[in-house]
Amino acid sequence: MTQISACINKKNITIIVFSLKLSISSFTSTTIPIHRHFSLQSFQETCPNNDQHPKPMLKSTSRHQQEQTMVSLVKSSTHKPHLLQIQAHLTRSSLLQNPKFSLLFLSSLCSSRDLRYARLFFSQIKNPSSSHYNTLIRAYSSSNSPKEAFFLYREMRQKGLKPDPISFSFVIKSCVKFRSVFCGLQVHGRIIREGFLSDCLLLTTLMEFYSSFASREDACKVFDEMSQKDTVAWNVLISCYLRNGRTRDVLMLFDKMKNEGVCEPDDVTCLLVTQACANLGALEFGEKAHRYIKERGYGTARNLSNSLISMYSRCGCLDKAYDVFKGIGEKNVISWSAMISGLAMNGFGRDAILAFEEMRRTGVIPDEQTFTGLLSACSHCGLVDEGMEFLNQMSKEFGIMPNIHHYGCVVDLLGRAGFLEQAYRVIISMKVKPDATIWRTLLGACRIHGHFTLGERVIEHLIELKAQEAGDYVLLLNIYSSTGNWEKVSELRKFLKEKGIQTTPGCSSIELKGIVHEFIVDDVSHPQKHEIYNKLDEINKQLKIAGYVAETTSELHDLDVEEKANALSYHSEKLALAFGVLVTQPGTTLRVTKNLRICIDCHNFAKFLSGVYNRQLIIRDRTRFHHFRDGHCSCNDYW
DNA sequence: ATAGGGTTAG
Repeated sequence: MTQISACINKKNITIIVFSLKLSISSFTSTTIPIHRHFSLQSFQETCPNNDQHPKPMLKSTSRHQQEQTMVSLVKSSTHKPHLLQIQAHLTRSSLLQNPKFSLLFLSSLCSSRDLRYARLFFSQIKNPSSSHYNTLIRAYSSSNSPKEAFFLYREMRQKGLKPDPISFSFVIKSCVKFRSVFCGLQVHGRIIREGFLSDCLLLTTLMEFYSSFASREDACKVFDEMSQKDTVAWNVLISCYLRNGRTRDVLMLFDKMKNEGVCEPDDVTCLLVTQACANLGALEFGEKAHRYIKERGYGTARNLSNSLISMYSRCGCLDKAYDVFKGIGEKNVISWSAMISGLAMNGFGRDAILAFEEMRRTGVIPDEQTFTGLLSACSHCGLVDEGMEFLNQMSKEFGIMPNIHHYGCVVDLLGRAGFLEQAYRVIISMKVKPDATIWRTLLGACRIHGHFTLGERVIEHLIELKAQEAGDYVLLLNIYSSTGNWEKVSELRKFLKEKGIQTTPGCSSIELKGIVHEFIVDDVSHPQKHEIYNKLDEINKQLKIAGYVAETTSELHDLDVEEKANALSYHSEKLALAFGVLVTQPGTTLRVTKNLRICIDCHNFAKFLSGVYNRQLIIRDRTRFHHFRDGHCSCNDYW
């Protein structure tokens, strides 16, 4: 073994000698001595160039043996110069005219990763068979020029050659890769005409095709028409629902799989389900999935554990996330990054930094996403100096160039801390093109600090990107109203009304005993509305005694609400919290999920509520968690 | 002696 590897760096010819020895030795019994000085030359001498005349028995056996040697030689070669030499030899012995041999050689060329040469060789084959086409199609489908696979497919069909189901599946995969629905649809039509609709694997590929183009309905249709569904088909269906935002249905499908018992959920299913729970913040269901994972014996699978860390973190359940993390035998960069991000999004920035240092001590190398977690930890806790230091460190020490997410965290960090112009300069001077999200982050910071001239500039950038959304105008509206710019407020309102721009209503939900209760601004739809509003009045009185002052200049989530003070007292998160206080035992932790950012006033309200009513409150909004306890927030009041 | 398919962690 060492002998062979020692020769790899020498001339190619040496490598051939060794490969030959290797392949011959695997074909001959150990009692037959192997030539000591066997080389390409001596090999060529023993290979007859002319096989027009019938050979005596003995000769043909040796020829057969030589061909066998060539087969194993070609099979074991992926090194291009090496293959070129073999090709020269094969051409001389006219072995390449044999379709089987040319196919074998073509596949070796394909695995040598030089597809251009493989293609050149292919074009020299006189009558390429469908097998030849299939081999090349397969190679192109996983290359960085997947479109070639489709061209080859078309070419072979024009020649009247028929692709088999496996080749169809490669062609579909290529269409996914070069993002052409049109080509994929054509191929699907062909698959129907060829009658390959009972092939479960091929249909699964088709589902994946539709799923990747967000045509959930088409993917479902393919699934429904499958005569035999296996677990992978279910998984593709589930991943399709997950990708297209139908997260609730993922949970339903998981239950369905379990109940039907035909296709038991496997580790991949569990992975998808934990992701769905993370997206929904569905802690109870997540715990159920976790139990199932343990039951099925997947408890030690690291990818599942990593996903569970993220799930528990995103449900605001950091202790459980940490339990899973502790249980991982060998933590990799993904485990660490998941834990760091989990700490970050729950407001434990200092701990996230400590975790990072611990990770470094154990010798795990951080990557891009580790730094995303780390920088978001800094931005959520207002650690400006630390954050800027990490931004420096990542490229200098680890050679990781900051991407848009890293810059996004830095803009958030600087912006929240009030360094608005500096944040603006970061966006302008960064090497990547600013996207709508990063502008929106800055807009959020302008809202916090009531900086309307910069806010207007940011809106211009968003308009330039054709990415301006109703929510952006609402932010600007709030900037105007918080700075008392009432003229601009009515001007903007008029503009929005004229353009018919609809805003997303703020919506908060609270899960109690497995039932999700949803509230919107000034909600009157809940059956217990009277009790809820009474409770809210009572809470307001109590909090006022403790020193809470409603911030009347703040947040208008709904454009149609004209009376600010009124709307403020009935923001959806307040309703959800009041409902929680109303129906749970004192001391119970309340978990509220909000679709937009929590406003300053509600944040303040929650802080007082946690102290006065002695409740732990966990509010998850669009960007992060806010843990309230004893009148404080985990993010150190930092906005 | 002939290539070879589908889902999947932060």
